[in-house]
Amino acid sequence: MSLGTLLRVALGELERAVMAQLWSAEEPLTVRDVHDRLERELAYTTVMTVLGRLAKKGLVRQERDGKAYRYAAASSREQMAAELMLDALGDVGEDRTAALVAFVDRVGPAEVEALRRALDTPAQGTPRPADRSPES
Amino acid sequence: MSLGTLLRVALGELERAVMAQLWSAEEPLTVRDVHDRLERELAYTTVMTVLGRLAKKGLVRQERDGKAYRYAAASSREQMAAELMLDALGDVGEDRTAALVAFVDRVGPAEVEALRRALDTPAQGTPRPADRSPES
DNA sequence: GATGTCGTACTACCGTCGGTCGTAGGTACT
DNA sequence: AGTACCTACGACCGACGGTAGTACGACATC
Repeated sequence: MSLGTLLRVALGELERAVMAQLWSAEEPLTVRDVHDRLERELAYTTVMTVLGRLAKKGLVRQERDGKAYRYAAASSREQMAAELMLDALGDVGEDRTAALVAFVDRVGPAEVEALRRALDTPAQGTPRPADRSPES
Repeated sequence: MSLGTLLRVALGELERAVMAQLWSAEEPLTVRDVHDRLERELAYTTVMTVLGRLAKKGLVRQERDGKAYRYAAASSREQMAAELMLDALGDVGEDRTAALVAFVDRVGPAEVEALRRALDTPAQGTPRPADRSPES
């Protein structure tokens, strides 16, 4: 049941705000960077805690930079969205066709167009984030 | 941000098991029905509580039947899956195209075929649950 | 070398949610 | 009266997310 996965990926409000900052930045950010970019008045340690939790969930990569850490989103927003969509689709079990029909039936015309193009453009859009070589 | 919605729709393990029962039944089920169909050894009231919570979330419709209630899923599994997919897609913000490309890039060949057919078959696969125009 | 500054590590508290029941109190049949 | 069912409501616990305080190490500065 992949909805389980989906759930585990489910983020809180602050966590999503932090991810948004990481996604909108080109460079990995430090805790202070994220803290300053967030509008909300939060304690520095709050942001640190959240980044730590996101890292533990594997959504964020943590890399040393001197005495501090820099954080970057593990996958792009689009890849994560695609992942979530796959999870939702996988959850349906048998009749994925009906789910896809319902889906197509409700996306906007722009998305329909994008889908058409995507279907005609064989695998090369974005590198897969998932199956990554073993790590510690 | 629609991920919020997505989260609110996120269900627990038991809740999903219950939904699965409701989906696999053609007729609305009573608490006892659901309780009996679930493999797990649960207290009757546990199932009742879960059904109540699902009803409160709007995922399940509750209708009187004599002194008891009957419960039915508010939308089909496929519609819910489509909804979740839409949420995931909507969460991406700007570049939905990239997300769709990544998505198409990772679904299996059967789904690609289904998508193609769905795109060529204008709105008629499954009736929309949401806004159905009163009379057109 | 004492004092700040800055960053991490760890712990904690609270609210919400989901899993799981127990108990109370109706209704109805025997 | 007693039994069988059903609902209503409250409760407890563990996990998670928001939020932060405190402790402590590295460094710079007076």
